[in-house]
Amino acid sequence: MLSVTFSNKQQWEKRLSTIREVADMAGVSVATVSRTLQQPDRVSPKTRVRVQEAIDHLGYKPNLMAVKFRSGKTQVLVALVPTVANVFFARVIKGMQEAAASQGYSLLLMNTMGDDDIERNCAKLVDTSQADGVIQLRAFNPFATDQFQSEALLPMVNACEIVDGARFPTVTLDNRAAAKAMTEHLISLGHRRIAMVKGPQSSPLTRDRLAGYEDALKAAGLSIDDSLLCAGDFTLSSGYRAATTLLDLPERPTAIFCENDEMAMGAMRKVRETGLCIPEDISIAGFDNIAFSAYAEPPLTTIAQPAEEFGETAVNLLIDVLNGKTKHAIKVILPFEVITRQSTGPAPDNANR
Amino acid sequence: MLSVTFSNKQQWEKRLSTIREVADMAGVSVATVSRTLQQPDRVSPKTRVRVQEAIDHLGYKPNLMAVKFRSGKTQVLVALVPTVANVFFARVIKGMQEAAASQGYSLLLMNTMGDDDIERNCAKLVDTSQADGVIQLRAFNPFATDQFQSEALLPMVNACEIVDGARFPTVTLDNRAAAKAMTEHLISLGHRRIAMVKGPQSSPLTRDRLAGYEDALKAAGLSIDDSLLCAGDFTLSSGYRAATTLLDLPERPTAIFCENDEMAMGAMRKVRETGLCIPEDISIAGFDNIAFSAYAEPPLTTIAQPAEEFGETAVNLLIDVLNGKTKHAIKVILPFEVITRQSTGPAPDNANR
DNA sequence: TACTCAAATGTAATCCGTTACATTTTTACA
DNA sequence: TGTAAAAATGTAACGGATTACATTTGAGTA
Repeated sequence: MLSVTFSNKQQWEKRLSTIREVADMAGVSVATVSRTLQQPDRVSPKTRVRVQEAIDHLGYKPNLMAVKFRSGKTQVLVALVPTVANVFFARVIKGMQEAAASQGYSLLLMNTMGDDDIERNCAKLVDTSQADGVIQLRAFNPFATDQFQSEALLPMVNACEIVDGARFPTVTLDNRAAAKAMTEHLISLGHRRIAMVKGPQSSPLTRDRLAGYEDALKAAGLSIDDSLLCAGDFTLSSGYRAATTLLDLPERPTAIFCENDEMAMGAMRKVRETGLCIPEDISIAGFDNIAFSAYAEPPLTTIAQPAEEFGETAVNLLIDVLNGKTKHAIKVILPFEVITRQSTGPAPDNANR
Repeated sequence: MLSVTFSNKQQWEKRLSTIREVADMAGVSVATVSRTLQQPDRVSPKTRVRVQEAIDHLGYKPNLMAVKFRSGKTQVLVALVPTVANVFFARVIKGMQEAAASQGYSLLLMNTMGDDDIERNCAKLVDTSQADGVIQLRAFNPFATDQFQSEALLPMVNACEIVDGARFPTVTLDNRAAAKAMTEHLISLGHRRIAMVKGPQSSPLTRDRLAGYEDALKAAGLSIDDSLLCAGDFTLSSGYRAATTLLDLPERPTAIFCENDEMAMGAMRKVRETGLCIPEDISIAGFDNIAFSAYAEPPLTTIAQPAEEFGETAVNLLIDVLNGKTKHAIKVILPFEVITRQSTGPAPDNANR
């Protein structure tokens, strides 16, 4: 690590002028200055000009910290994101950020790594008047107490992975139906041995997607083989590992449905390394439709989720809650779409018994 | 968009108790309460207990907005990120977030889309006492005025893509040397027609990487062929488009060096669609070493950048500046590494003239 | 010119902790 | 027991903007 230094005299001594200095310079009271800024029509034109000149001259900028302190509104929303460095969440963040900005709110982004304590701590920002509300992207209520498990004690909305029976607004999609649709797609291609690479044990997402997978198998009269269920954690490497296990099975699956695209791409890597072809020998499907999926080899069949819309909707709901517009625990369900690409194809002949 | 509602009585009437209420209940002065919280040893044990009981009973939480307002320190850092939904930046954000949190700062994340005006507006957060400093991930000084172009008028550091001749701390890597190293790698494999897919025209990153590419070609006595230089914008699709152009050339390149991994993956997709093999027919190299690169088909040769460290270093530098520790415009240069994988290989025989 | 009413402006309280300084209580030792 | 010093606690100013309420200015009218 090299380092070069320049000489520099950074003496920004934070000499911000106050409303009082403006008032003095303009020869008016602070109230008049404030009014000039807030309700110009309540100030006579001559005075207005004089005040404006003083403001320009001093380069006065109102101390918004003081404003927020006095008003009790921070115009800040906290986003609890399990992993910022995750492609899907990055899109959700984008949606949140834009929606917040367009309504004059700032987004305080927290990379919580899915840790309960960290999230509880972040939620305290609201307790301590540093933020107006919380957006939680994980199925955990950071405000939960012994008495109130599914109820938010402070303004909060929950998006993407939601808490069961939540008593606060939520935004999600029907993961069960989506997983069922994808599994049906695979079944329709003749697959009978369909593996699933799951997400973290504790995640409701995993439970719902698994349920959808089972729904489809049952509906098709297929049995559920536990050896085809593999644990993962939504990372590329866990997909790779899961595929390693699955390909080693005495009777290997002809299709692998991964609960997200990263794991699917990890699995694809392993499959190709083994010398098998996708989809001729084995089909692979993912979930999320991240940008890379369309460029994978072969392009990945997956479920598209409106990620940005998740963020946008969550922010709008939260602001509604803050403004007292949303009084109920609304549950918004966004649509999904099965995106069929080349990573899924007809089951190999010898697999049709 | 379905929506279901639950009945709910969310009446969090924001009735936060104040230090004065605690003082009254404990029968002490506000100063004593404050001391109980700040310097417990300056309060007698009995009083301390009494105050603590009052605090617990009332559920008192200090209004940190008031604290920040009075102290003039917000403990908030603003991060100006061109695209949050970018794999590389997501890693940088992770680094910033963790470093900030560990020092008691919050990160206000701004998705600026590389827009000068948006960035200038965000920088105003510091002007208006809503944040203590700014971290800029793009080569643009949001505080620039006619007189001060390369000098920050308020606390700021610049990371990743840095402003030329900046008079504020910067964190970067030697993009020119890195691009030269990668180009040399390709030359050493026998490649003579090496294309480059550039980033946005205006980006210093592009200029430096291009310079490194030219350095290597010149050093090897190779001429620079403008038809092998292709514009891109760091997205998957622009890589795809660039490859389309390059493969259509009468004498097509035997290697394509992309200025980031996303474009490289876009290019790879196009190459494979054309029926060519990587690296037998054409080698592909990227820049950034995002997680997906190792799982690409074939795994991508690229330049590893310590993304998280960029964020971490930037935050630490900024906090130093805020504490008056760093008085100079330090320039930190982080190391890079050429990661050789299977997307680059010997140039095809018929290409060696 | 006197008087009314509206418009313009000013005064001062308020938001909630922190902390310098003042005052009271306790401790310790002669 | 007296007194100095230390410990504990209290008082009140402060930070910057907003705003209810009070006061002044000015216009309009009889």
